[in-house]
Amino acid sequence: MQKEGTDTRHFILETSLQLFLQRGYKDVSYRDIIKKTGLSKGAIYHYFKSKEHLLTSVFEFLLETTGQPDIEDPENEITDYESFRRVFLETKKAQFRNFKMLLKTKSLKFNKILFFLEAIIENESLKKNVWKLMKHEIRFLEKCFSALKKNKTLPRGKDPALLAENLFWMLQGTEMLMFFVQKSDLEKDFMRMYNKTLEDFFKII
Amino acid sequence: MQKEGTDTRHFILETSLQLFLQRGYKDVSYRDIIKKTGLSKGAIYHYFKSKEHLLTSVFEFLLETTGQPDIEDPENEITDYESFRRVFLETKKAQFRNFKMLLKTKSLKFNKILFFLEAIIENESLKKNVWKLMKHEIRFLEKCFSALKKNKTLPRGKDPALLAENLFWMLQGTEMLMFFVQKSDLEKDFMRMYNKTLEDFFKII
Amino acid sequence: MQKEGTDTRHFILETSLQLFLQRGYKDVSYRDIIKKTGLSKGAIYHYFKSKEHLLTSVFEFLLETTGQPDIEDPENEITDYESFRRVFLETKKAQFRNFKMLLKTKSLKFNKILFFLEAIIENESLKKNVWKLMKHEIRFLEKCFSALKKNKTLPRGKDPALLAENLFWMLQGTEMLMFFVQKSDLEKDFMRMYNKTLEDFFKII
Amino acid sequence: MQKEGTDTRHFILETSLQLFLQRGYKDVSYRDIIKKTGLSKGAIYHYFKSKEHLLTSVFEFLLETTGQPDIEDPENEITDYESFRRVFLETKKAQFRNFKMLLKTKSLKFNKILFFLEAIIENESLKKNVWKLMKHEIRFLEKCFSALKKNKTLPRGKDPALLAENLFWMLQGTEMLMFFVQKSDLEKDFMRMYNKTLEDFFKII
DNA sequence: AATGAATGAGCGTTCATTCAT
DNA sequence: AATGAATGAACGCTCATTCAT
Repeated sequence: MQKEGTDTRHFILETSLQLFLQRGYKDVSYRDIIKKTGLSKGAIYHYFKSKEHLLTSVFEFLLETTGQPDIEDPENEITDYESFRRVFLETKKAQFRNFKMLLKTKSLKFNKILFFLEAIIENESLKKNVWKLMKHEIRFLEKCFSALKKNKTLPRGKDPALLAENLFWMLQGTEMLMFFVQKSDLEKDFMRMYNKTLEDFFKII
Repeated sequence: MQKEGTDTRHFILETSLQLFLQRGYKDVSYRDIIKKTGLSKGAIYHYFKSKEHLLTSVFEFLLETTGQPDIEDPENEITDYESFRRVFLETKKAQFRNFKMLLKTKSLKFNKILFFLEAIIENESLKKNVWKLMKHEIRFLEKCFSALKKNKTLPRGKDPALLAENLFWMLQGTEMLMFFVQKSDLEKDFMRMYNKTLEDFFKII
Repeated sequence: MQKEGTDTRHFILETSLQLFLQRGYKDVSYRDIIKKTGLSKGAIYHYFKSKEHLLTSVFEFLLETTGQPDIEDPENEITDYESFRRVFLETKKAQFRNFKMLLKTKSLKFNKILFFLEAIIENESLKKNVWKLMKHEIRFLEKCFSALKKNKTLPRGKDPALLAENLFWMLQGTEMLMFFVQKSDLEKDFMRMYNKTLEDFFKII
Repeated sequence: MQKEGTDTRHFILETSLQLFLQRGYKDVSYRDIIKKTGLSKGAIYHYFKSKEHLLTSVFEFLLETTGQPDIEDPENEITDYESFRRVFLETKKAQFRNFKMLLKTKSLKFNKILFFLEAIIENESLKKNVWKLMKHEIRFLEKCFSALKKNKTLPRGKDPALLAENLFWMLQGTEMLMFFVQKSDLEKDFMRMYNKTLEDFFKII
């Protein structure tokens, strides 16, 4: 079982991640992975001793790849709601771009939450990984609100941490909505929705 | 294929719903349903021509059962945040109680979201059903905020609809958090979390 | 999982027994059983929940079928070595005939001991079944020697039980020899060997 | 393909023999051999072109190692049943000791007969090797009985060859019994059983 | 001499589904 | 209305083997 960063191993991880994100864990079979990688069953088992091992490895890979501080410290740029929104949307855009590169696809069609939930059902220990990914986003939002506070744009008495968490779930809801109600997966539609969510959020706080 | 409300048909729906909620759609096989119902394969196929048909029927059943206005008009009772919280928690408690009766189990161990997502992946047309269930909850929250507004407790300029939606996702997030981070499924833990979420929310608006 | 004596269940048991005896447990795959029975994979799994369950069921079947007293009380017929040999060879012949009928084959080509050993390796609890089958044969031999003793043909002081056990292993050795050294599986060759073994045995006691 | 007595080659043979004896041929995979030797797949294929080739080589190695006259001529020491038993048990003890050294294990847990039978099923030509190993033991017993005969301890008219063969199978049966019925693999238990078998045998001849 | 990446046939098993009764 | 026998595609996984290095 190869552990280090062989090209093939990396390639399998990448391909599996794509499939898992698009269709969920349960709906991806070795057959699918084989078809998409062009490798043989044995080759995949050479690197990952079981489907569950592949799953946890994919998660590690996801953490490494997307958990990195793709978030520049936003404090300098954010002074008011307007700049908040601009910075946030830029970050989101960059995230999309990274994801598209990672998934090697132009489409955004994927179902992150399904994948996460199935993964957790399969292997409880992945909870902390998923939670780490989420916390990463919340922390970024918190920094943004802190910047606002520093610039006295935030109404008095509002806690950046609470605001961040709240906004995070609101955004999460937005994504779910996109998934549930609409069919579009275009980046610009997402951006529009994010924008609307931010505006709404600023209205209510 | 029997359509009407035979006892058996209803019994299959109820049992399947329990299993689906607990383990997700993909992880429930006919074998499981047979074991839990004590019926035979043929009996289930007699009422539902395929697993997908069973799934959609279960969703209809879920809509009928839990979509009903278990929500009394809250306007009369809600005058301030305190009463809002009291009413909301009572409603939630009632919901839990209904669910426990429906699932015939004391435990709350179920994974609603996983089931919903899997169902949608399996059958796109279920999106609207899920969305209907969600909207139902959002509308209740909206009514609550409207009551506040009527009683002038709400800060000026806050739109009840926006607040409702925002709070809904915040609560959704709370549930996800319970699932992700903690292990407890006790009703009182949920209540405590809901309570905290409400308090936090009132702080930031 | 059907427990009772369905025809199909019986047919699977019979066919599997044939295959197991001929080639050993490990070398018989579901594919082989399917090919030989003409049934589908699912049909076999309908009756036996795993290959190991099939194995233990085959053993029960073997015990029921061949463990029965195909041994008439030999006391009346046995008075001297000559009659001993005659009775024994007749019994053996009958046994062969039963086996041929059971296996529905004219050939005797099978490898009982390999099957027994593999079975035990696979499932320790089968030890007692194998041992029961062996003891059954030893007890028959003991009865034969007792008859001799009653007729004062046995040299004084020889214990029928010891003689029986000894002769049993000698015969077992003969069978192994047939398997190891010669290629023939003809009934008459076995009979000739058994005959020789008995003669030799009578010479040394 | 290296043929000569490289250390590595020898090491592979030894390790494979250990595994084959303990678990049978079919239940030992390359994976197991690799784990136990610490070598790579390629290394084993370098010396043995297939698993069957490894098997036949292991048999040759077994013949060379254990087929050697670890049996000193017993004629001088054996004069009566008592000395027969003493010499035999000593020889057996030495054999155990050799085996333990060969297998590099204190345990006697192995299943010689299963291995032999599987080997023969796999490769018919190994019959003669197995038979050679057996004949070697029978010949030793024959020498013992001959010594008795020379010393007039043997009842008249008993053929040493017949006695040897008979005793051999009786002992074989004893070993099988140990395997089937009891769980112990301790040397002293084997010794006690061998002793009893000899005593019984002397009673009936 | 030795490694380990890669292959693909085959394994035991589970699954949703059909259908005669 | 209900049973359960039977199907066969697909699943995750193991295996002996090949081969470039």
